[in-house]
Amino acid sequence: MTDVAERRYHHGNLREALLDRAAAIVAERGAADLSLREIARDVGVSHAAPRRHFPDRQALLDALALHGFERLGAELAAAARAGGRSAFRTRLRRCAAAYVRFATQDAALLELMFAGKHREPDGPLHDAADAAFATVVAVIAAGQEAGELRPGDPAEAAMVLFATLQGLASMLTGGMLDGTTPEAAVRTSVDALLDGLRPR
Amino acid sequence: MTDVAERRYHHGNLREALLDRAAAIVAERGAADLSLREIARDVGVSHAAPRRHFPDRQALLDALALHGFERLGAELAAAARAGGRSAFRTRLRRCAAAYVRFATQDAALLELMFAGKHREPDGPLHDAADAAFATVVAVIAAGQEAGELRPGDPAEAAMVLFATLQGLASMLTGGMLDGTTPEAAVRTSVDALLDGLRPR
DNA sequence: ACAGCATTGTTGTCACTAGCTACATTGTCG
DNA sequence: CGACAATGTAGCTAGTGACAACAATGCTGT
Repeated sequence: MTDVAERRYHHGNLREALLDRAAAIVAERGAADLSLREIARDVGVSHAAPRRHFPDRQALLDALALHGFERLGAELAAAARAGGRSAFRTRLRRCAAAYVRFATQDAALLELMFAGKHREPDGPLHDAADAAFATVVAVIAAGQEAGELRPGDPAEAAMVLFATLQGLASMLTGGMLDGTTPEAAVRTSVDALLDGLRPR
Repeated sequence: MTDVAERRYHHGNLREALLDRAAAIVAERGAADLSLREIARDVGVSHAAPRRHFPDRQALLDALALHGFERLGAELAAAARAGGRSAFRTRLRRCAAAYVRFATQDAALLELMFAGKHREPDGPLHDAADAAFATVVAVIAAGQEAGELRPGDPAEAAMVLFATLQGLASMLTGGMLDGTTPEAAVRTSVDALLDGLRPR
């Protein structure tokens, strides 16, 4: 079945094939030893072929990051949708769990997504990031309107929430929380954020 | 003055010189393009000389990470000491600010410290990390005894705190919080964590 | 139908890196 | 003072990213 595709001079879908293979390698071995030549070999193409689609290594990494934001946005949106009629705390936990799941399962990809972002404040990566997080910000805004959260800028509360989840994911992938399950850690963190560490 | 040292066959302090130069390079350009040969050139030694002190690139990175934990621990301890007689909230803010300062000023080093950690659960890096965080855990325990925090495992509260600070630092270095100063972000986060996002 | 052209591959090369082995120099200790 | 361990050097291999020149392919306008 693939014989035909592999034989002809034009691959037909090289860009996608390169991205797929690159994503797999990043997922298993991290972005550091991602080699353009290795990907080209795996896909069955000459070492310089990727150049037509990605002028340099960074361009490929950027494309991976962009795709990552799209996937993350979709998963966060799905989590927000799924808990649409639940209590606010439940919805928020669901979103938080979705984020931490993504961040731990695809830790190297997430690192890539964050690493590339700080270069251009107005690039497509920034827009993609904003879009990805938008649904969760909306959940927070809804919580404020329902009186479940203190009123204020939803972006500020979202900042604290994402910071916590991002750090939690860091610690999980770093092996610093081997004693607990990710689910328990997420629950503890979200509850601590909502209720506060002080006695009420 | 350095003429003598540079001329003789034995460098005299090559290991330290290599670490210093490596730390500087990591700080300015990140750990990714740290080249043993470049460091050797900069220090004025042949390209294979570092091998006597660091068998491979990773060994040098590990040494850098270890040194980083020692510095971080010292700064956290200093922050905890400085606010010794202040109100609990003030002491905690001070520690938080110290951590975020370290994490943002030496972002690449911190990444290195966390990245290397998940390989050996009982290695020297783990011990160094525990030691670095110990003083802040002690501050939290003191807060619990003083009734400023809900009673419980101080390590659990510390987990949420460090997760938040770690994530905050990520977002700051990622350029996602350009609108606010680091100090303001730290204050907002610590207060949110103590008081909770819910109305009281 | 087909000539011309942009696209998308290929091969070849350069400069660089990490890691290795063999060898040279130095300081130290018996 | 001679042997030896520590520490440095030179040279090699294999792999990489970037680039340039060239070849195959398929599309497009006449």
